[in-house]
Amino acid sequence: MGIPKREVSSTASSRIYDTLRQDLINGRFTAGEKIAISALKERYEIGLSPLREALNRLAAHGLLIQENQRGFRVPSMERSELDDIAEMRRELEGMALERAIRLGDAEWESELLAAAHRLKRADMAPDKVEEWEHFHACFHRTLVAPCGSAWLLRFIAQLHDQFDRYRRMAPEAPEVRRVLDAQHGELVELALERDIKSARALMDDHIQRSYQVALQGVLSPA
Amino acid sequence: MGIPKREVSSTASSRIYDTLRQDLINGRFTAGEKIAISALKERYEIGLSPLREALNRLAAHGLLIQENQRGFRVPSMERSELDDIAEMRRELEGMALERAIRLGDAEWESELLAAAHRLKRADMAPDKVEEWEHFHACFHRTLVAPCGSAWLLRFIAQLHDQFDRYRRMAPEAPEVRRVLDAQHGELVELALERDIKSARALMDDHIQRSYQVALQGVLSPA
DNA sequence: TAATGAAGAAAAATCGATTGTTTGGTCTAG
DNA sequence: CTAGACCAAACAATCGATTTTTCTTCATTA
Repeated sequence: MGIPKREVSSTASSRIYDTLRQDLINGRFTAGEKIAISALKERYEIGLSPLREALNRLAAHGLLIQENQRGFRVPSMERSELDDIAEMRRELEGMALERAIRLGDAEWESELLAAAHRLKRADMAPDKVEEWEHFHACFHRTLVAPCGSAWLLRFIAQLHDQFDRYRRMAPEAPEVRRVLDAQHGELVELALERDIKSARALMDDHIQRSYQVALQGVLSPA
Repeated sequence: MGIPKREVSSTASSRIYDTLRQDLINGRFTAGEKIAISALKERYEIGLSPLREALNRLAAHGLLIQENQRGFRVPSMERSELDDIAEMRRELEGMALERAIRLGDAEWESELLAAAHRLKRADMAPDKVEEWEHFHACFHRTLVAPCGSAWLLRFIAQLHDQFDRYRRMAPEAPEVRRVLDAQHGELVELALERDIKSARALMDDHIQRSYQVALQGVLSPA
C-alpha cells in the first residue's frame, strides 16, 4: 500500500492556519497577549514561513491584530466589541435567514433536517465539545446557506468566529443551553413552514440569549 | 545628513500589500489571471517572503483566490457577483448611514462637509483619477463613520474594494457621473438635516446608479 | 534624582536556496 | 490509433540564515 506522504493533502500554511484559528476561538491564547513567533514555531513544530503566512491571514480575518514592525497580538476582549458582534449577527443572520427561507429548495430542507439531527444527537461531554461545536457551526451555516449571497455568508462566518471566541470563554449555563438547543429544532420547523416573520423573530431571540451567555465571559474576572 | 533608509516607516509586506491592492482594484491584472509569483517579485522589486505575506492577506480579503498548492489567481468578474456586491452595499451602507445620522455629532458634520468639498473640488482629469478616487472613498467612509459598529465599517470597506474593481473596469458615463456627483452633495444635506428616511432612499439610488455604470464593465467585451 | 542617550539583547522582517508538487509532453503497450 | 504511464521542466512551498528594527538596561550628566 505505501504510506501516504500527508494525512491531509494541504499545505503547511493551511494546516497551521486551521489549527491556530481553532486555538484562538477556543481561547487557548489569553486576550491581549503578544504572539511570540519563534515560540509558536516550536510549539507547533512548523517553519517560519508557513507560520507567518497563517498569521497574516488570521490578521486579515480579524482573529489577530497586526502591528507594523511589532508582530502580532491576540485581540483584547471588550464588552463593546461583543455588543457590536452580536448586533451584527442579528442583522446579518436575520437577513440571511429570510432570504434562505425564500430561496431554499427541497434539497435544503433535507440537509437542514440532517444537520439539526446531528446536532441534537451530538454529545456535549467535555471531551466531545469539539465535535458538538462542529455540528453547531454546520447547523447554523446550513440554515442560511441558500440565501443567495456569497458575501453575506462570508461575513456571517467571520462574525461566528468572533462570537464563539467570547462564548467559549463564558462559564456554562445549562438551563439557557437547554432553551438554545430547543430553539434549533424550532428554527427548523419554522423554516420548513416558510414562516419568515416568526423564524426571524426566533433567530433574533436565539442570538440575544447566546449573547447573554457570552456576556458572562467578559463580565466575570476569569 | 545621511540618506533616510525608508520613505515611510512600514514593512515591505505592508507596502507591497497596498500597492497590489490598488493595482488589483484598478484592474491592472486581468480577471482570472494566474499570479506568477516570481514575475511579481521582479516587477515590484521585492523579496519572496513579504510578497507571499501580502498575497495571503489579499486572499483573506477576497481580492485574490488562493488555491491549495497551486498559488494565487485573480478572481474572475461575473455579473452575479457584482449583483451580490451591490445588493450587500445597499443593505449595509443603508444600515450604516441610518445609524450614522442618529449618532453623528457636530464634529462629524464638519468632517462630512470638508470631505464633500474636497471631493467636489477634486479634478477628474485622467492623471488625477487616483486622487479623485481617494477623496471619493474618503467621502463615503466619512459618511458612515459614526455608525458605531467597527465590524459594519469593515464589511463596507471590503465591499467598496470589490465594487470599485468592477466600476473602474467600466467605460466612463459622463451624464450619469454628473448625477452621482450631485447626489454626494444631496447626501450631505440630508445627513445634516437628519432626514434618515430620505437619506437612506438616496443612498439606495446612488448605489443603484453606480451599479448600472459598473454593470457595463461586465457586459462589454473589453 | 531624574532625564537623556548609547550599547546590548531580543524579536521581527527579509532573503537566497532547497525541496516538493503540478503540468504538459512523450513514449509505449494494447 | 488510443489510453495510460513515465519523465522533465516550471512553479509553489518551505527552510535556515541574515539583516533590520525595536525594546531594555545601564551609565552619564544636568
